[in-house]
Amino acid sequence: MRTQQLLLAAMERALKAENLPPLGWYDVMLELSRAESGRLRPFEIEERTLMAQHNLSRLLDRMEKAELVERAVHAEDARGRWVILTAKGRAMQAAMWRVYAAALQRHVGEKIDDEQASQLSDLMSRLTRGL
Amino acid sequence: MRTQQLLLAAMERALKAENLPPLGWYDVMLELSRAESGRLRPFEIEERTLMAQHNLSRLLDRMEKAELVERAVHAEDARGRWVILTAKGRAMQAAMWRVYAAALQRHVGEKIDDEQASQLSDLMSRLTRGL
DNA sequence: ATCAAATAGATGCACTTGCATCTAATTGGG
DNA sequence: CCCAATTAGATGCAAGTGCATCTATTTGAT
Repeated sequence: MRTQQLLLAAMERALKAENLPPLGWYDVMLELSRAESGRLRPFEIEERTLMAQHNLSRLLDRMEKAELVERAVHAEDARGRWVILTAKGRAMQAAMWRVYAAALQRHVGEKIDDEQASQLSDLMSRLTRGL
Repeated sequence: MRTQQLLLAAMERALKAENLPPLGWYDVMLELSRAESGRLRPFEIEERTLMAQHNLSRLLDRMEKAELVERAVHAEDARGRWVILTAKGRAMQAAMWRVYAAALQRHVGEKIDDEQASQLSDLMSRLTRGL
């Protein structure tokens, strides 16, 4: 818990120092850019990021205001919406990744080697089993 | 990050299901009970729990209102305060521990063995180095 | 075909957190 | 000894989160 808290804080600090938005924004943009069509429905982002529905809804409000994503109506399911990454969003994602990747390298990559990383990954998946 | 998020959420859920306060309250009470004199100054709790100063200040407000801690003036340093665990606080700490320990057992103890736990602990301290 | 139940997403309200700043007290350099 | 710098802690305000609820739409059992 402590290690995670410290590492996460270090990442957020790195981003903030460059006047970039918090990691949560990156997570959303990453998922959108990973999607074949470059767009996802809110509930799909929800599943992938573990964000709560109402929090995502509001994060999307902010991201939309910042013009990083757009919301569009969904033809097949009129309850739903598409969330679409804009060009500005892609640029922001890239800008964040530069900083984020460097911080990951410094705080993780340089501290454990590949074998330790896979040990860690194994332990984490054990702990996650059933959650 | 994900594993931590899921585990923490599981712990908080367990507490909430028993109408107990969040883990942060437990952390404060644990540190207080660990202190020889049964009391600490806010900044000491701050160091031990990694909580931000203003957040702790407000958490103490809430805990004081719930009569789990008391604040008293500090004789040697008039800027400071003592935070003292009340009897009610000790009882609450014990009540939370029952639930917390059970959740830890279920979500951690049953999922990894002692060797894996010490591997994990080793990895975490590597990652924390310098933070 | 119909209507209750389920699903997608938004929103009002209370609570928590972050940030900056404030007051009061202490410390340390000259 | 004095005053600037530092430290302890509190607090006003803005932003984010949790919770419950709401609307709109879709689904599925009859």
